[in-house]
Amino acid sequence: MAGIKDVAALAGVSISTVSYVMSGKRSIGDATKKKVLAAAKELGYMPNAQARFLRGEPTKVLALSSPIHEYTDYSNYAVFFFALAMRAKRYGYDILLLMHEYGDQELSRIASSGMVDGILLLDVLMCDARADVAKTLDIPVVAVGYPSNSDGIYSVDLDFERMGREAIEKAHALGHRHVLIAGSERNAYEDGSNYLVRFRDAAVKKGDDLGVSVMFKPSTGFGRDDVNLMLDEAFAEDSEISLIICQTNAAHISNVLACLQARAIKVPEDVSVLAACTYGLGSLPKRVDEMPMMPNETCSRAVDLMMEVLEGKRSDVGHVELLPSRYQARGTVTAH
Amino acid sequence: MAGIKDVAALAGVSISTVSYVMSGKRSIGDATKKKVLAAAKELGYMPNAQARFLRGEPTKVLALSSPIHEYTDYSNYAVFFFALAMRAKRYGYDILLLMHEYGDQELSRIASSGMVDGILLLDVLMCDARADVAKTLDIPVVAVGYPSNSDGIYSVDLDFERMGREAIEKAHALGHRHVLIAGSERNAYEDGSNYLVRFRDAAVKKGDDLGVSVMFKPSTGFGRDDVNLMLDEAFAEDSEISLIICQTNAAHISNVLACLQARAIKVPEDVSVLAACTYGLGSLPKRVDEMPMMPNETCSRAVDLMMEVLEGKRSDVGHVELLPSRYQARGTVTAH
DNA sequence: CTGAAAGCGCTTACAG
DNA sequence: CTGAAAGCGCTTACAG
Repeated sequence: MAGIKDVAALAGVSISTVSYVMSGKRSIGDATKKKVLAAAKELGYMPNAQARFLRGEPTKVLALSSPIHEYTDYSNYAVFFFALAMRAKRYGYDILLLMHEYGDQELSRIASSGMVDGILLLDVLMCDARADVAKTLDIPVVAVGYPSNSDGIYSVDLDFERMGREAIEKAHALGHRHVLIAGSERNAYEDGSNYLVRFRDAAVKKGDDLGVSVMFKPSTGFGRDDVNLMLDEAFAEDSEISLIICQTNAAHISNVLACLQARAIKVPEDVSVLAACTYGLGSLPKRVDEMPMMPNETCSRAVDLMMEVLEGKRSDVGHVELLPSRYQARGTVTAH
Repeated sequence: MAGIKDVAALAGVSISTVSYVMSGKRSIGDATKKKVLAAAKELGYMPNAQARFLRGEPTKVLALSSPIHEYTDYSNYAVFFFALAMRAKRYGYDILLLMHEYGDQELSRIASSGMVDGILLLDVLMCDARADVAKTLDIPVVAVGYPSNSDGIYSVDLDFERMGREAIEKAHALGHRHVLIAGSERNAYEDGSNYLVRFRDAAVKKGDDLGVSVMFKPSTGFGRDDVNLMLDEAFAEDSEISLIICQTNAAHISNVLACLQARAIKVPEDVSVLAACTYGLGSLPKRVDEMPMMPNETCSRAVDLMMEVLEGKRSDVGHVELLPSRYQARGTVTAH
């Protein structure tokens, strides 16, 4: 590949002149400029980014740390992924994908390699080791998610605790006293997946406060059989459940609706159904009330925030931004 | 961030000694080694990757060029994406995500930046500009897909033409003479999306040869209404259709099945249904015969091939590998 | 067993 | 208006 030296030689000028022509940081005689440009074009010259980065210039690359677990839902992931990448693209940034079960060393490695200007965190745990590592790095870290150890990073997330509270407040106002939270797979909670846990715990607590019984059932899977088993257990424990909050996905919710129908339980007459912490429910045959994830909003804001930091407009590490979810009423949650 | 100089200073040795201790490329006295290691640990030293890359060492990063269109199905994408990334990870490679509607300049830019060791292509068009650009680059390009201008790259793909032929051969053998191919959105074909076109054209051609009428209908969308409209048109044009090949996705196929049921058309008694060029149909209520995409197989092979090239084990640019699809019989395609 | 120095491909003060 | 040279942080022949 042609280097700056080749261009300089072909144009018959010094390499610094070539550099200045390319960068435009110095005015160059017209004749010289033309010669250089012609030579550059002829050789297909493009400056080697490595050399520039070595000199401390921004790499225009953001690392995206998104650990993969057995319970990772790919299509789920993709949405956040693309949202971040598209937004970053606007600023001329590319995304370096980091897939690693354990994020810590990986993060240090990438940060000190000098290959990226900043790091984005996805799939944040309640107590996330990556947030601690962040303190030792010399590049900014922005999380889409809100870990409890957030003081070394910037955090952007939906206000899931508020969502949990509001869900139960709404239920209570509508007369529901027995609520079932149909959750994602148990592992996701045990690992401490940030948003699932925050929503659930806030809902349970609000239930205690308001005298609403909130039962939680993680799922063993999203298939019809799994859902049936889960419902059997739930109704056996509490036959008065009148609201099911699904903290899951389209496939699961679709099966919940089908199973209820098979049991001759009408939605919303007998049981109300609310989807929370979800998105991409467009494929559902029946539309359900939803407190959606809004991945585009949080991801866009996370990237914008990263840019503010990189541009030196702010340096308040530990900053947390919690965006409100917009309740989508679609007729599956009614008074009881 | 601590550099090699800091470590050398703290350990009281030369920077070359530090370098050799870190790389292990020279035997170093035990005492010296210990001092260096201690200093490195104390300072949290990690070699700056940029500097190494500048010296021509591999960056251990692969670019992934995956243009985004309006009709891009994110969850679709994610599968290929993750498959490539996971495989690359095995070799210690990370993925630099390139999202760009038009791939050409972007590719040159990245290649000459020196940031990546090779480039992977996804969402390959029938005649893909990126394959032409590849010839001017000094790093290898491997496509998951098979463009017609494949001589400047390495190609790995399923043998979609063979799939198209086999689908019609099978249909013919089972007595079907009127086949409908329910396709993806028209734009995907007009842009020349490689696999869709190859499968369809090979199927149509084989139909001509065998005397099987093969009608093609692109979709206007994957919703129930879209499917109904498409079926109306198709049956109006040819009431004898006895096999529908869906070149689409789970949502669409699910709607096709539902629409047929609504019309009191039994599958497979009245009409057989075959999914082709699909994957992730696990969420379908009814399992259908399938000639699946097998993204893991093609992506894994593509990465393996890239590694063979990077390791200098091969240099037969233009090489094409077409993997066979495995027919999955599930009872929705029967004799007519 | 270890060190001083060249060089990777650029950018940018410093000179002229 | 242009050029010679230092330096970014490493690695590796070349010396000792």
